[in-house]
Amino acid sequence: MLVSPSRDRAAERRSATRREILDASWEVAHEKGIASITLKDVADRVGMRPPSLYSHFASKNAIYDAMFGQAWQGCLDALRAATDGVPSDPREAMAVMGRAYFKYAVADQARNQLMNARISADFQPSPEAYAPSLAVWELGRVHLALIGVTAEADLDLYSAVVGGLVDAQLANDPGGNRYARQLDRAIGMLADQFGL
Amino acid sequence: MLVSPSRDRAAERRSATRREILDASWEVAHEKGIASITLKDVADRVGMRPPSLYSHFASKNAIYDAMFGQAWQGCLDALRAATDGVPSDPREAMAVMGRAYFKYAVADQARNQLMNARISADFQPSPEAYAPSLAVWELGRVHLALIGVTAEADLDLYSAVVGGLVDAQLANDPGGNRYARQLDRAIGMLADQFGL
DNA sequence: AGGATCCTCCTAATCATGTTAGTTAGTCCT
DNA sequence: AGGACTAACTAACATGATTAGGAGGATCCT
Repeated sequence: MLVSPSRDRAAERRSATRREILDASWEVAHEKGIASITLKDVADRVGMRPPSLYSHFASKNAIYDAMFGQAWQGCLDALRAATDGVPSDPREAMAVMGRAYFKYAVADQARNQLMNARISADFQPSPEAYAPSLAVWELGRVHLALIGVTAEADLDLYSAVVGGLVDAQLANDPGGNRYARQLDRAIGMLADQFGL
Repeated sequence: MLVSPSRDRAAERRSATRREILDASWEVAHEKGIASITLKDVADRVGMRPPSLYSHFASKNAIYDAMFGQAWQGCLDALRAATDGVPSDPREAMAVMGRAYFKYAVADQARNQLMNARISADFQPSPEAYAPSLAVWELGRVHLALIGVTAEADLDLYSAVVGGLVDAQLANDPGGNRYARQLDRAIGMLADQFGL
């Protein structure tokens, strides 16, 4: 059975409220930091009581997950754009990006796993493309070479990359341009420095 | 007026309890992660009630601060030892180290500032030692060169370095040997890779 | 010795925050 | 009209950090 027009409208209103909640959450995040968001903050901004948020998200962490989704997608695009045709050094990306991710991921193991799964879906290892001592990650046209091959190092890459993405988002730069600029500059410097 | 012997004994007992509390905190941190420590966990292990911890620390964050102090000192030493005479790439160190710091630093701005102040006391920038495009940090015999000169980048360096230090501590490796090994391996690879 | 003082721990209570239970008013479909 | 669904509400609860206030013992001073 197909979906009726009024059901469509209801779904629209529903997702509009979701969007409103997420917007409010980002506002709070910009003001107090992601880790300091409270449901009261968000609810006040949306004009609701805290428990009402549970009509749209299963938990506070579900809001975090949705925020992560937005940051991840927006910044994936920026990453692709910024590294188009330019060799990039992932370690620099890590340095730029390390901070904010953990403010989000700190809460529990399950959340980390969820994010890692999501990241794995976009980053595929292809070790044969480089020397054996390098783990290589591809993202569309982006090739990320990571020195070190242990699982720990892989996790670090994950963490750092995602961190930067969220960070750029937090910097009031929805398109991820701040990250793109940083990465761009870093790439240029690395190219000069190491003849990449 | 000088301190009496019995006052000495009292002070000893007091700082012994402090140590006990910190040891218990590290135990809990190893088991559940730093972010998941609760005062009840710690108090149970020490054989106290949670409020009693306030006789020795002003707040939960004060415990975190003390833990950070231990990790920082212990791992500074390891960093010095591991990089004795070997050129090191700070970006690799960042990659190795980025994770756990944020689990500690997540809580509030004030805590970050406190830590940054502490780190600044040990890391001194000396930009003239390298090309203008490099920010250079010295720590004893260790020279850390960081691509990128913005304040943001500096903060990233701070964050990453400290992260690794705490991380090594968390890995049940009080001497920081795990970090030392990682750094050592990373340095070797970098040397091979870039002829450093 | 004996009272004053201090220190450490206690119990009880408070506050903040996330979450669940149960209810109600409005909307949509037939 | 009437039943089903939805999104909001209030009330209550669980957990965890913190504060208030007091008891008991060690230490200090005369």
